[in-house]
Amino acid sequence: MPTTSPATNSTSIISGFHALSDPLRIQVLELLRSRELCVCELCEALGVSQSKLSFHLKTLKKAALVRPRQEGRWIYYSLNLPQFVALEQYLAEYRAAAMLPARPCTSESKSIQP
Amino acid sequence: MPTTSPATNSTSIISGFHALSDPLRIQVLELLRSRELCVCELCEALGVSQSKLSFHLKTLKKAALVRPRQEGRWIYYSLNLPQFVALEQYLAEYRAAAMLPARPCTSESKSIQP
DNA sequence: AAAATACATCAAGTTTTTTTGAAATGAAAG
DNA sequence: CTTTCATTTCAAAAAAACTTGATGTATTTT
Repeated sequence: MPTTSPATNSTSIISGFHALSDPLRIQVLELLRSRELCVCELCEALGVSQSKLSFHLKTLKKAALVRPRQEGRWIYYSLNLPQFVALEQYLAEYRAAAMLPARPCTSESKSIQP
Repeated sequence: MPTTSPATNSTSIISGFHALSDPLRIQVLELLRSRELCVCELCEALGVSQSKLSFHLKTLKKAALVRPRQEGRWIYYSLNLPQFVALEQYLAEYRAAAMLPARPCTSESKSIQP
């Protein structure tokens, strides 16, 4: 798995947003928001099968939103905050764009007069 | 509502992120970043069929990321910035998360097999 | 070494999303 | 009123995402 660098291209942005677009994955992230958790703790907290959780953790991992840390036979997952910041900054660009002047209206416009 | 966990309205958050998770929809949003555009302008700029674009505009619309404005027989789409801000703020809540050390996992095989 | 534990992965289904082309809607022009 | 143009909607097919149960891989315990 490639290193967890913040999103710099749109592929990484898109996979980040995709990972955020599922209710179970959001629940996982919100649990990890308070602290690092191992898979069995997440399973128990969410009441889902281990295999199902593993599938979703994999997509969160590929999206670089979480990262695993092995300790003995447990694997602890935690948030990868730089990726959250990257997504946040991507969204912030839209807000910034709104403050730029609008492109002037060209008179070859198709619009009709009242 | 003093302490709300993130995603007070998680349906709207999730549908927002879902709308952002497709390359064509991202391209649409980035085009709209500079100015309002009608469907045929977007079609031409992106080289996709009208019906395909219409499908994706519908999901952006349902996610409240864009809004339509009818003018004669054209429909102009523009960004709905408040929703971008809402998503941005949702992500910002993670940045504030304090990373606490893991507590050893004491679970005794409670994995669920439905 | 064998059994148990924590987790990942696989393959087979199921569901959801997306694409496609055709038909419908609705405003404006002739 | 009929045609044209911009767009949406529909239904069927295709593709992608998700679920499930079983199996595989380390790691620890006995």
